[in-house]
Amino acid sequence: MVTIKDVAKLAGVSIATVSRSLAEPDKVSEKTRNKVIQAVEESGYVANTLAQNFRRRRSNTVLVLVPDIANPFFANIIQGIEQVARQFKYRVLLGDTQGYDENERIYSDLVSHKQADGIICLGRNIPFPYRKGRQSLDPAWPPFVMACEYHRDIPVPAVGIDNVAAAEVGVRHLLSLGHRHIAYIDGPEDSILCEDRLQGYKNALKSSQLRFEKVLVAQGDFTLASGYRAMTTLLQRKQRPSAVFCANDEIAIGAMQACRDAGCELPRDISILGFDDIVFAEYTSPRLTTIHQPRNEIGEQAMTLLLNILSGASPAASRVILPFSLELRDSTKRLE
Amino acid sequence: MVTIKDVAKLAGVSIATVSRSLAEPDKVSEKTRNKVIQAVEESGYVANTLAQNFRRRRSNTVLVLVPDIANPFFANIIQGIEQVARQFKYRVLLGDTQGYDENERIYSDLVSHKQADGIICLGRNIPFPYRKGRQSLDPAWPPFVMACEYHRDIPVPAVGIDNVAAAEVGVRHLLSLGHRHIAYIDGPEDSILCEDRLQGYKNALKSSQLRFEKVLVAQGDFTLASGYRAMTTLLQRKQRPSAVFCANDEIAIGAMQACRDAGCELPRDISILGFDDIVFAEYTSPRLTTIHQPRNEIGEQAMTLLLNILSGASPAASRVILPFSLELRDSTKRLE
DNA sequence: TATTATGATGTAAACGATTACATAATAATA
DNA sequence: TATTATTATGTAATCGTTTACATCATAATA
Repeated sequence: MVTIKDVAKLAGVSIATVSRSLAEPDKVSEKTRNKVIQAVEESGYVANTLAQNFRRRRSNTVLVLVPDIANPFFANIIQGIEQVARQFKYRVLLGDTQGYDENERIYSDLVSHKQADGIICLGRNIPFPYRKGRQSLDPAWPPFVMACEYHRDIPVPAVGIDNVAAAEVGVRHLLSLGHRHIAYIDGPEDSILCEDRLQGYKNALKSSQLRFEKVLVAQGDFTLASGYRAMTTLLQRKQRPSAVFCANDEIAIGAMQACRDAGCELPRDISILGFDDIVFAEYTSPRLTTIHQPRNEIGEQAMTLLLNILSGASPAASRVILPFSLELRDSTKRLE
Repeated sequence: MVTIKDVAKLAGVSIATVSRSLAEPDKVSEKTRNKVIQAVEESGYVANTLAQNFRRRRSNTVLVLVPDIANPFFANIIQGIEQVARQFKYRVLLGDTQGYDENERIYSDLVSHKQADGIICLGRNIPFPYRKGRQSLDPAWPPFVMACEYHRDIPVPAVGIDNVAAAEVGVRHLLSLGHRHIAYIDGPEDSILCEDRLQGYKNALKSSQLRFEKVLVAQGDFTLASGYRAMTTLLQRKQRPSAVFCANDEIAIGAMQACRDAGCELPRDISILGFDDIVFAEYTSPRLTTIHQPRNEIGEQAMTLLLNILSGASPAASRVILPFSLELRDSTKRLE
């Protein structure tokens, strides 16, 4: 293997000069710089990143913890992260936690082992141990930011949309179509993001002087199957809801299937509203009305935020709130 | 930071002994081993992986090149890879190439830079430069395996199903339902996997003494939108096909939407057959009949294969062929 | 008991870069 | 021109491990 030593010999300079020519070109005279570059090309030298990382004591790698890569929603966020990472010569290490905290722990250990410089967490909990009730960032924690979710008590840097407002806009849309009996299929229990969406749902109901009824809330977990199950349950009630707000598009798509299986015609009998606007939302029948989130941008901003933190710029917590929009399609219909 | 030196001092042994106690416990007496372990715990020592990687000259990391993580098909394969990787203490570096060869190049450079020990390639081309017509593996290439796709000329280690046979089974199913006018919506042009599926389609036709008609083949690119477009084109022909075999499920789902938009009723007017069996296939209306691929296992096997190669076990090329199955659902129907 | 094999430990040299510091060469100033 | 500031380069230490080799203690053998 050709090392910096070989290049130095070939160029007739010291290894220090080679290092400088490559890393800080302006600290070296043009003449030597050219000699070095020439030698690099001639020898086919590529710096050994393992040695560099070791010496510089950082890996130029960020760890992305994903609850489930199979979820297309996350995929787009990862793409955004990747894009920015590539631009800044960072690598993306993937950690699919499959929902297990245990795996989160394993992965976040990578940071203490110096395999990663920081973490972007797409899931809903902080991947480090901390006492319940903690209200501040632990300075011992490695740099990390949350994308989508955030933390109720601890001011973790986070990127996302205003889920309360988004849900409210969505449900108000259903109300504006004349629906009064609106159900909500929730996502996983401990997700703040879902709590917020539930809150938005409640707010909207309140704005129309409607009472919040607990029986109209069914539990899901962001999967297609859970949407199907939850909807099936809702359909068994004596009085069926005329509209259903779903915590994400997959739940919505599962719910639509349940409706069809129960003999409902969509959207005539039931209006369905999703959340996220994944690509598949445009290809359901009827096409799914949903809340659009700027997924790619969420990823980009999260990575940017982490980069800032890594460069020591903004030590303080900060939250980036991005805009959402209601994507009107065919799955919601005026109540006749 | 606590280093191996501190542990050595604390345990009253040399750093070599500490290193050995940790890496090759049986080369050290039980007494010392215990002293060391004790010291490790007491001091909270964790080995600096950056230093280890540097010294051992490998990163324990594999690079996974994905054409598009947003495709749920790939997501499951990645999960399989991850699983095995985690088990063997390997890290997974993600490279979303977004279909650009340029990006593939950038990423595969990571290997020469020692950032990754090997590559798993989910896309359709080899991410290293090579002369066209080459028939053998270049010994200079870093360890890599292909998952899903493979290479026509070069015997690259690969994992996948028998796409010719799978397509043939699928199309024969359509034939058995009485369809004679069967279209095929293809995937990206340079995909071998798609060539194989096309071949299977042709084989099936032949087995029923049907002529292959070029006009019945439409071009797609694995995306929902491409399926929609291709189907729209097919529907404009004077004689519409009564069944369509799609190169993947996303194309199929796009095609279904196009049919509906054109006023067809599914599956009455047109039978649709997909490929891959992504989760969404069960939630379309009608539910999509498709070829099931063991995605997770493909990922697992690919990682296992790479691990073998990395350990120097099987230097030769090998292909792992996994079983597929026809998943009968509701989108294909007997021709009336 | 003297000698030899075996096993456990220590010493010190790598690995390939970065970088603080010293020094030499050049430019700017008096 | 002599002196000082500035810039360019080189020397050598350093990062935290692993590991070849030397050494020492102990067990096995003659």
